[in-house]
Amino acid sequence: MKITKHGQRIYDLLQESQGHMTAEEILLILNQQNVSIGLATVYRNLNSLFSLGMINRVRHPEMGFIYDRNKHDHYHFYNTETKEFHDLDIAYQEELDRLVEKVFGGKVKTHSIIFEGIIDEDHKLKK
Amino acid sequence: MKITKHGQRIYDLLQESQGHMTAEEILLILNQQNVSIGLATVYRNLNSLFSLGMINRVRHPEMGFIYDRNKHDHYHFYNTETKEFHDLDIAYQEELDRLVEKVFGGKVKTHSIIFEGIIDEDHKLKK
DNA sequence: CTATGTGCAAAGGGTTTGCAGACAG
DNA sequence: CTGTCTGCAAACCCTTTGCACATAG
Repeated sequence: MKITKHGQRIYDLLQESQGHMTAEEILLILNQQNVSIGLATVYRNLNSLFSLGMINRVRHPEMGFIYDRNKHDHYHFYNTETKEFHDLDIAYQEELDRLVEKVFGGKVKTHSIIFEGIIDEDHKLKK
Repeated sequence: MKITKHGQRIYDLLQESQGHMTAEEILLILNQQNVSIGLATVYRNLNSLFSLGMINRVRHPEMGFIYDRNKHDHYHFYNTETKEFHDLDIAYQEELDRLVEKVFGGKVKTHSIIFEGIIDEDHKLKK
């Protein structure tokens, strides 16, 4: 599996973006950039990139997939008011994996945490 | 919103079940018990129970919703080999919520963790 | 009788797939 | 020329909704 021209463009988009994008959002941006591309191709490329481990994919608690530049393991905050995702700058809690292995057995590859709540007005203003 | 006869039955099913069920699985079991019910009704009742906070709902990383008896906050282990969900008997890590609030601001209502990995043969045998 | 719950089938949202044409090597 | 990538539309899966009928109080 190789990265195509469109794949590279989508990858770059995700790297530059601050946040997390759905396939639709990526399509929209590409269209704004006068790139002629279809939604199916966006999905196909996102899936390739994901299979290659070059990007991340998270499930929105209510909708479909959210794609995410792959800056390793990090956690997400889901604002239940605005339904927006945010990255959290919190260290990966490696010890949780070890704990689960001890208690439950098996080999833990990774874990994902999604925090849910709302953001302070204060915090919003600071952004 | 009140619980209907079917709702009660579905709730009971989830309480008795060891694992986690999809709407389809619940439908299947009910049909085996000669309960005449449609998938739409299963969903409607699951949604009511969920709104009432009587059961939990988790997104399968790859599929739709998984419904879960609501024994409060607990974490899940997703076996990537068998694609099965398991409950984890690990204490809710309250301090993570506080940490996020401190670092990120806002009010954290809850968080969910899904561990991914595989289970030891040893552990499987023990079951 | 009135309000709510139900089954069925149709619609809906998000994602994938089949196919013929476009493109790259 | 051969194989891969693409766009489009159709198909797909899971979930929700509309509607007429059934049921409960």
